[in-house]
Amino acid sequence: MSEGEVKMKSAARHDRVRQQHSDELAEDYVEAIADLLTKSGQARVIDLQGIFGVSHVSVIRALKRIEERKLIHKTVEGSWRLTETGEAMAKASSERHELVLNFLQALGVSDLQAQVDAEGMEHHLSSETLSSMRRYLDQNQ
Amino acid sequence: MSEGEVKMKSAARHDRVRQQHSDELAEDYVEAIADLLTKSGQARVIDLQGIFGVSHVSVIRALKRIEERKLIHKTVEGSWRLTETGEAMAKASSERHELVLNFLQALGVSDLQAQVDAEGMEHHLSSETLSSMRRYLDQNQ
DNA sequence: CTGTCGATGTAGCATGGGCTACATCTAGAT
DNA sequence: ATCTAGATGTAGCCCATGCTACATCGACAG
Ligand SMILES: [Mn+2]
Ligand SMILES: [Mn+2]
Ligand SMILES: [Mn+2]
Ligand SMILES: [Mn+2]
Repeated sequence: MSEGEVKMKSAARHDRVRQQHSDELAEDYVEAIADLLTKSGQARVIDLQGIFGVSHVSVIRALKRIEERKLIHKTVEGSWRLTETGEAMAKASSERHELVLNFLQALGVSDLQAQVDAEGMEHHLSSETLSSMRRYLDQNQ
Repeated sequence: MSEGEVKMKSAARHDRVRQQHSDELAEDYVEAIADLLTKSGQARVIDLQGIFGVSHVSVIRALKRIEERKLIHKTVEGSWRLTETGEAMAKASSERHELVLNFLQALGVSDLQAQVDAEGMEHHLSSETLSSMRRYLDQNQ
């Protein structure tokens, strides 16, 4: 492997991380919205403000960007809903989140710390790594 | 645990992820600089441009921000060096990177994919999770 | 009814981190 | 000696994501 090839791979790696970061907010938002809808039937700005710990302004603008990506839309009553695409992303995100959380716990990480670490990690895992985590969980009950 | 406490923890979790993201660039840069210095004795803008796959302008500005954090400084010959703090961060980052990479490989992830996933994950792991990974590696040789 | 307050929205600002285009400077080739 | 190309730096733009301050609007208490 030449010097040039090594550099290429390194650049591609960092490129992928930047892409993951630009997807991260949408993934967390649709997951949170799905969760709110299940638990309380509505997902309002103020609920999301509480979940993410940012100002209501930041929430509103994030929602607008995510709406432009056709993942969510606002009902006349003022609650937010998921489109079909959004629903699919929410389901995938939340299953992935759950898997990562369970994996960390199975590895021996405390519940609280596993929850914290999963929140950041989850956006950087390939399907191959997720499969390996699933396999580990299966092999350890 | 009350509704409010759950919200608080969720907000704190996301807060931590945002903090990790704001540290991420510095961690990767000092690691890359240390690596370049070891391998070739110099760390120039163009080397980092190749590693991260961004324009030289982005590299220059990143370096300036990291310099303001007293992690690096520029020599008269135009190469970049690490301060003591930077050296410490580079050492910690690179050990952590290596650990995460080895852990993923031990878990059964292919070398190439492990390298990609480690690049993003590494910045989101608590010392508790890193310890669990070390333990796993020890128990599996 | 009216006043107040909570939720939402807008205006305007900052910072981080991307980019292209253009300027400069130096070293090496001719 | 001069010309050129590579490395570096600057100017100025973009977008995402945070913020405060201010405006609106609707529901409910009095
Ligand atoms: Mn997350
Ligand atoms: Mn990340
Ligand atoms: Mn790294
Ligand atoms: Mn990294």
